[in-house]
Amino acid sequence: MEKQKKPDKKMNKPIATVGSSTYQRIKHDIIFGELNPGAKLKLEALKQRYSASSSTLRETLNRLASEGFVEAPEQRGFFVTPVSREDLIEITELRVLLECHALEQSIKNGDTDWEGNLVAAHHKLHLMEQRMLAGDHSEKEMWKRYDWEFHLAMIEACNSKNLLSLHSTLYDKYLRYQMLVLTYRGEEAVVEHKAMFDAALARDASKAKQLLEEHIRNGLEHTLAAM
Amino acid sequence: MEKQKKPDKKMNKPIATVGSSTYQRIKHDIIFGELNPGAKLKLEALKQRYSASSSTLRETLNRLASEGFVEAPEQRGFFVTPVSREDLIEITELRVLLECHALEQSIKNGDTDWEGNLVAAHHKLHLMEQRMLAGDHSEKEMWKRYDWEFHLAMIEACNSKNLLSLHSTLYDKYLRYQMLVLTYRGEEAVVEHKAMFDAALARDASKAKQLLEEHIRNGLEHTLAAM
DNA sequence: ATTTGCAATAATATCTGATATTTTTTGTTT
DNA sequence: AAACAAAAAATATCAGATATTATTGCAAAT
Repeated sequence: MEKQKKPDKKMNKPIATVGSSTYQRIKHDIIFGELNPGAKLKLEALKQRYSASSSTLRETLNRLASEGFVEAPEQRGFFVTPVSREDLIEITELRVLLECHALEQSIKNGDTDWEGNLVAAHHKLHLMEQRMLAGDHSEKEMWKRYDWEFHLAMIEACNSKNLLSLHSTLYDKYLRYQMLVLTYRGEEAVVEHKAMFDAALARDASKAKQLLEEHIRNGLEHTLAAM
Repeated sequence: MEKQKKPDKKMNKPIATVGSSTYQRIKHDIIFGELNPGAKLKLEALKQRYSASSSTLRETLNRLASEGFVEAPEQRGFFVTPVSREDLIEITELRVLLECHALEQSIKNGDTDWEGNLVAAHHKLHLMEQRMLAGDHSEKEMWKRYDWEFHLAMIEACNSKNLLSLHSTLYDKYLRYQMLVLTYRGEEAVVEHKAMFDAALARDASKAKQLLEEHIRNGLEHTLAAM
């Protein structure tokens, strides 16, 4: 018999520590361009802005550095990682490679739960897309979340924590470029999402992969054009 | 008396900060099993062992956590990331995916310098392999270095910093499992290395990829069997 | 005997402030 | 404009202090 988890009074505690909330806030600010690419991150300034001590901030910045959102040249402090066309292209290529592979596995392994989640995620994304098309650009953040949740739902059954984790950072890096250019790709993306969704549900892995690759590459072109 | 430094204008300074050297040492100790999988990493103990302050150590551990060598459950300190068969399999699959892709690109883009480096790297690896076959297992570290340098030399011309950096972490994770089982695969690996080397120099990308995939998968079988 | 409750202990997360070094800036001189 | 030294700013590192949380030990209750 498996050891039952103690159903004791201790509930899940979503209480964030200063460290983890600072981490999220800085990462968010980098991704959404509130901290500009290349900007110097001076400890004093950050202490003010995020009301955290330098110890905590240095821990956070080290973490972000190892994920690639921050650069930390020895002895010279911290900088927001700069952006470049080459970097965007590299990120995109990696995303194609990893996300397509994950999608294939996911379609192979996905069970009913996976399908259910995917349907829900697509539905929510679709609603949001209608609002964006209707001109309501007020909720970048929400749109971003739903797009992410949809892409995640597609690959979630790939059965590899390592893959999902790599993909997640990659997606965030891509997202920063997306947020940088601020433009919404519109109808095309809607159509592509729907097509991928259908292919995935139909368990047509090779078609789904192909659509996903095009979708990601189209996004790249769109972003490059706007840079 | 190495205290005094040449006040040369622009000299490379390979002088490690406490932070970076601690980082390297702990990472090394995890990879080479001197810190066991799952082990609790108590600050007090680490302070002793690495003679660094808790601030510095926490920075280091955060970095290692974000790379996946350390786990850091909120409010409960740090642990060496445990090992498992599933994890090893995931790591291997990812390595196949990334390294094969990188190899293909590298063969496509590699110039004369790349070839030169590759020849040199294979030569050094080969020498070391002869000594290993002859029974000299005293230099695990060196063998590891040469194997790494060979694999790196093959993919170095892939033209993607992001890819190389992901691959490097992945390789280190694989290496930990390798070091864990302590056995040397021997002649087979030597032959495989040579075959890959030849295919790469002959610019036969698809053959090289296939050989590399087999090479990595054979390594996995070997390690799994010994676990 | 196992579970429950709670005090005692250990360990963590966070902050402050100090110091030695290094980088960057500034101002002067050639 | 280049070179350079002095001054200022910022970093890396450390040693505590404190509040909070996790873990352990053990007695009481089931």
